[in-house]
Amino acid sequence: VVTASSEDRTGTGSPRSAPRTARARARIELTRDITEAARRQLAEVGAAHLSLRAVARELGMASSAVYRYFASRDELLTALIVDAYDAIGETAERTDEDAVRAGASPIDRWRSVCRAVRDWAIAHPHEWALVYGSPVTGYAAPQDTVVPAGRMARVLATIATDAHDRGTAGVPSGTAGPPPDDLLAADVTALFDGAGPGFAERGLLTWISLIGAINFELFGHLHNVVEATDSYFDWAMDTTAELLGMLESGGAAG
Amino acid sequence: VVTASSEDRTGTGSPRSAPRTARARARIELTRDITEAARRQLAEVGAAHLSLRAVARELGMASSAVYRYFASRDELLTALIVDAYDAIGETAERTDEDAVRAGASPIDRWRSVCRAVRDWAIAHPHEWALVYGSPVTGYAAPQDTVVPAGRMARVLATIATDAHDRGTAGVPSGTAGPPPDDLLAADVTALFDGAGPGFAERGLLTWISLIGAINFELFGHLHNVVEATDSYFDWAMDTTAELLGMLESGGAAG
DNA sequence: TGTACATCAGTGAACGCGCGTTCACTGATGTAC
DNA sequence: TGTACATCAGTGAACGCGCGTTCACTGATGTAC
Repeated sequence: VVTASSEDRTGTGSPRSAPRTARARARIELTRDITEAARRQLAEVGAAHLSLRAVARELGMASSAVYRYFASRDELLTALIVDAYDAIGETAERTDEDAVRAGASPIDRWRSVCRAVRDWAIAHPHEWALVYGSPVTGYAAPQDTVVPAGRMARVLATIATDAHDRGTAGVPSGTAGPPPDDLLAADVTALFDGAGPGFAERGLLTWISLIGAINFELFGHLHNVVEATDSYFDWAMDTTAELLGMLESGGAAG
Repeated sequence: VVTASSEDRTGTGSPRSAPRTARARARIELTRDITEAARRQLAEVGAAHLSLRAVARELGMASSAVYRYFASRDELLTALIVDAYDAIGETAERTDEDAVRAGASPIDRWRSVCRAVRDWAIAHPHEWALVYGSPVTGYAAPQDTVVPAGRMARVLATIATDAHDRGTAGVPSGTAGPPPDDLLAADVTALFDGAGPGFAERGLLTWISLIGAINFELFGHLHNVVEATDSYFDWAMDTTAELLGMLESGGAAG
């Protein structure tokens, strides 16, 4: 509990290097304690019923004390959103790094990352829903969430462009026409730069399909529809990879 | 307001033919008034903040009076969910019927239905989120929602099988392997019956992608990512149709 | 190293609000004879 | 057609609960000299 310094939330704009004073150290710890308690509560009751008072209660402090650390309930929610995006992004990044280190092909990296992200979602359904489910009414996500939200997308883009560079991905021939120009923001196109027209749009679509497939399952729409959800997800993500032409050499036969 | 008899919610198990007495007629009308007021409120504040008291207030009645019509808040929510599924299903059905009547090809029917459903979602974001967004915590959807939930899926399945019957759809060759057997529930396979192995699984995946694309946009994840959301959606659904081999003869060039 | 002052963390009470649900009751509508 | 009784709709008060946020205050920690 003492040396956990992997996170740098301080609750203030303090320099990230040295918690000089005892006060500063206590502040860092308590900020972490609060977000952790909030995360636990989120996991139980969902974002809509997340309550500052209940968080304070769990920590044995007055509800007003929480305001020394978060200016409002919304700010606490924002912290949880950022944390969730980061956790998902880190899962994706680590999974892909491991796969690369093991010499996996791009399609296998794609498979691994999809599974890892889905596993995370199943393990943390309310946190997942907080970021990829219906927006919390009356809450507007601030700018802080933009970068963490992009981490997972960046991993997928890297896999797609790596595959393209090796000649194992591209816009399949004989398919739907290319998209009109300038559909995407420049940042997004840049992620897939050099991979030719239509590739970025397809890459984005695979991302959307991944999130969509997880949501569909998590939100209960596969009940009475799919019997073997694990296998169906794996197959669906393989099939989605067709969009990027990543399965020329044949997937596993069933 | 008097002759609107297209719906048959009575709030009781009364016979659907004749509202004999004045009481029975009043009950039908008030039940409808309540669900409409609830729907208006849902559109404003979202499902999480839907309040029986506020609904009663809007109708100028005591909050306890609502309990003569709905046994609990959950039951009111269920009615709204059923209504939303029905509205979406009806939109899909009507759009497809119109397209068929106009002699549209399956791929054009698919395009039309996708657009119509997306338009509905954009026009009714909170109702959409109520059925396809994160589940409301502490609420378990009862069996009543199963049939209405399937209406839209049935439309999509019909389009796919029609295309297959005409030879303009099928599992594309040279793609990912077929799925293992028995992934899907028998009911679902039956919807695509006769169209060969893998076809039902792919059909389901297009459905998931449609819902996922709409959710992704509606929940704000295309901000700073896609500039032209209308065009991107149209293109994405065209590209999704590749999964069913529905674009052999080339889509519109960009 | 020691003192004087400023800063900060945490408390507990309060404000003002809204919620779902129950219950005894009144008055109107429906039904059986 | 008229009366007696049963059913139902709607009221208003109440129960018990929880929430976010503010504020004046106490006591501890940090800082400047």
